[in-house]
Amino acid sequence: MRIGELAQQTGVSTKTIRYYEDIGLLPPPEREPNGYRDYDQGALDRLRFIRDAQATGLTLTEIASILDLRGKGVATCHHVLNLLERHLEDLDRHIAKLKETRKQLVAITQRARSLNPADCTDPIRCQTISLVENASVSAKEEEHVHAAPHGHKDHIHA
Amino acid sequence: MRIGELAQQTGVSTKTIRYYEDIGLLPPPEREPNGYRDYDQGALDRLRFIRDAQATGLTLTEIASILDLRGKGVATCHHVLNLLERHLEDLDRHIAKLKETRKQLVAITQRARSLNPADCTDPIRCQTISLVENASVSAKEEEHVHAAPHGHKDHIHA
DNA sequence: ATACACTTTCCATCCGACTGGAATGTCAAG
DNA sequence: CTTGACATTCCAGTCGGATGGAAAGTGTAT
Repeated sequence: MRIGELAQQTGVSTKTIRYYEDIGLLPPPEREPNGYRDYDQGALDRLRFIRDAQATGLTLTEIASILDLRGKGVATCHHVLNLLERHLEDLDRHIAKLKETRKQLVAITQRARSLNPADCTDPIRCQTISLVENASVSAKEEEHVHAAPHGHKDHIHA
Repeated sequence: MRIGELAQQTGVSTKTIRYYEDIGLLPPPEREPNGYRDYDQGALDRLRFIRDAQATGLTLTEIASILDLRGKGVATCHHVLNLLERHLEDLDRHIAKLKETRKQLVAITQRARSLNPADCTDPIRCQTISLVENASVSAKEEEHVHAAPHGHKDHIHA
């Protein structure tokens, strides 16, 4: 299978596929005589796994450290297990947090929708704003999950 | 309240707080006579809301468009409602996806843990790998959620 | 006075994850 | 034999979201 087909089947752009290869996340595939990349089922599976894993918040580096283990033995098994276990904990916290904030957002939208639209003609101040602000007031005192929604290291606590 | 205290109370670094002000996400607070920022409860609430909203996957720009509406009237109410509703849908898909992949990861870790650790001495190939690969094989044919785990635009479908 | 923690501004830098674009090559269809 | 879709490499740019660090001011405690 060529890169374009792989891209289609996974929903990952060809650019990104080559990028994953560059950073060692996908192994260099065979090449057709013309030099075109020739992927097999394994690549398809692997790429899908990458996408799924990424969707749970693992960084590409972490995913690489799961997938990129050939020839490293026991220590790395432990490493991977620990990685996965830590990540599962993060994931659970993250899901919980999402659900909770989801509730907040539902409350906001419902209250916003229940407003008489005619009341929302104040050119100065959209009512929805205060709903948001009120909702935020009631969301206080949380542990600040370190399961980053995705991003860049933990937030430094000043 | 000074910036350091705000940072502590929210778990957001002082750097980041100033950055949020720069990009218009936090309104410029009052200043003490000495020029130090002086935050009130509102800032605390708002910053917490930002954090929560961000944790649900809203970008700072989207959050700004929710919070940054003063003086824009009806159209913007609709805009915000639509934004929130779209986001709720994304959020639900995202949560579902996370749970599903969570299951996969649990399966992987459990199978990995059940392996005889002694079997994991193969210096060539850590068994966990194949578990990962197998798991990924069984995760096929999914709609590729466009609720980005967080980042950077939708994945181009090549 | 001096040390020290905290604050200010300003500007540069980083990071992860892509994305764009130029220049070039391959190949099947018209 | 050119057109068009697809492929290649390579390098630079973007974007979101911060972070680092210098130089300078503030405030309190000793």
